[in-house]
Amino acid sequence: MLGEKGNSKSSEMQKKMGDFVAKCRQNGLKITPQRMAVYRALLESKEHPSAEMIFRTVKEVFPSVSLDTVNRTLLTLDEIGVAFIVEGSGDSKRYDANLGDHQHFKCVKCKRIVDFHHKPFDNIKVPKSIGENFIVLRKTVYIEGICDLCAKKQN
Amino acid sequence: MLGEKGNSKSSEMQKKMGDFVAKCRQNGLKITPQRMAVYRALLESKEHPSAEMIFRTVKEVFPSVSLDTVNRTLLTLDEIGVAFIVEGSGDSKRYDANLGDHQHFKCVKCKRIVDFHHKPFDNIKVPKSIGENFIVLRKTVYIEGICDLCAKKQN
DNA sequence: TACTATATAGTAGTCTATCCTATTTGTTCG
DNA sequence: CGAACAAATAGGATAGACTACTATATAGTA
Ligand SMILES: [Mn+2]
Ligand SMILES: [Mn+2]
Ligand SMILES: [Zn+2]
Ligand SMILES: [Zn+2]
Repeated sequence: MLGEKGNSKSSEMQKKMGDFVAKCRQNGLKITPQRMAVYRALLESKEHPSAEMIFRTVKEVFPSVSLDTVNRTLLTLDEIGVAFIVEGSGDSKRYDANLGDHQHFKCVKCKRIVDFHHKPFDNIKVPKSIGENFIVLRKTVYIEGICDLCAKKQN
Repeated sequence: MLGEKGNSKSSEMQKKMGDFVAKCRQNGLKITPQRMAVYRALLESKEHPSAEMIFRTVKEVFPSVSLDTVNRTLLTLDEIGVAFIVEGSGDSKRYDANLGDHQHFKCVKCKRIVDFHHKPFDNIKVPKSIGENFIVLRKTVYIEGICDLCAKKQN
């Protein structure tokens, strides 16, 4: 049972890594170990990590990796559409490689980003005034406030 | 005609400044000329300015004002609820003192923030999983992409 | 007017992200 | 395979956006 779960998870990961390789080739990008490691670290994290967080993770396997490479790679992931920068209120960039339908709640105190999925928020219809004049790349419902952990602290 | 428009606009501004003074008193905040100038500058701008933009504007009237004061004041405006930080994808903070129902489109190239108002996007119903566990302070529909001006440049 | 807590100016420091350049490496093609 | 070349990286410098610190100034008040 546990073994099977582990295998299915690992094969799912392998599929995603394979798709990523294909996507890189489509975009004329080289398959470098650093690029792979950054994407894998992002995929495996559930906390919408910053570049610095990814940097620390990748460094464990790749001690000589530079922060610049991590930053550049994360921007590339966004550009080719395999990840995106999570919306927020002016804090440092946070990334997400989960392209499935979902939305985010962000805590203004601890900056934690919590996934949730509310079907009515998928497929937002952009009004004509925007859709006809601008190229829409991303649309979502954004909710921010104070998370349970931070609310407790305040009392 | 022009005179009347000017007067009505100026009296509307005066009302908002009066409300702001009241709000400061409610929150035990002193009425300082710097604080007034920052709030006025934000009210008069339609471009969702950054702290730096506000700083430059306030400096014209108040040459000795410091950037730190502007930053602190803008955060205070957010805290007491007379303004807020516009949502975005990891760029520098941008502020808005327009509390009326509206939403934003942000250009990922030039960082321009465009107001729009689509009634179905007002009064978003927060799902229970969020509303029951977290304190919601702000909720909105966020749209980003490439604006008309930047789209032209690319061709 | 005098007192006190708050706010400010000026500056130093921190954190994030980007730029620069010499070197390395993935990919292509013979 | 084994060059050849363009793309990518490491490491350090630089820039930009806040944030912290501290001595001084000032708004609110009694
Ligand atoms: Mn997510
Ligand atoms: Mn606005
Ligand atoms: Zn929190
Ligand atoms: Zn633009």
